Amino acid sequence: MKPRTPADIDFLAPSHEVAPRLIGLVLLVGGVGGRIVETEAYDREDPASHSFSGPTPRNATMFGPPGHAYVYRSYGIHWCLNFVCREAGHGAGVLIRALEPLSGLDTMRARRGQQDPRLLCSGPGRVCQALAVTRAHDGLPLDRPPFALLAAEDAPAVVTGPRIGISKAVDVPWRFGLSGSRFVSRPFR
DNA sequence: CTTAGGATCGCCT
DNA sequence: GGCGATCCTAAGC
Repeated sequence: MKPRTPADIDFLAPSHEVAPRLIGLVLLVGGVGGRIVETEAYDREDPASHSFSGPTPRNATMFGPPGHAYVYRSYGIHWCLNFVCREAGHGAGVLIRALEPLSGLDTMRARRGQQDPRLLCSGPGRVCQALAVTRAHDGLPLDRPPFALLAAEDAPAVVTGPRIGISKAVDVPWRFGLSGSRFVSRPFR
């Protein structure tokens, strides 16, 4: 049972290696957040990735330095949070899809207008609403406030499956989850 | 439990 | 002009 710490996360690694390593870590934004229980990897050579067709104004942060937040607007309504991976210029990232709420429950309930803890952070749009992540966080480093990554207590069991909500590369198994967690956005098969 | 539709923004073809 | 790395609500089985 070796503790997993933020220092164990090498953001220069490929996103499909970083994504499972993030499972179990605690993510806080302004002191509000919880345990990461679901992630998805996206990479430059990946038709489902925003970076597939090269840099644009929207995805510029994805081509910036690793270990920073890439935040984009989804469907004109929601915000989605990614961690940038690989070397600057590569264009890879990990989407944070769900948390197990641990800190700032009342704040998250108020922001979400939702009491059920299982519906506070179970989905990328919900995570950003509960943690108040917006375009203002795009490009910020993850090792300084308002962001914080805390160590996991043990080595979590990670399950994998196909990614959600995409129309290309639908069979690539780059979705990762904490085994048995009730806080994932959708069950793993 | 499954499906369908609407909301609404920024970028791309 | 089209289309999402989504979410919520409502209706149908």
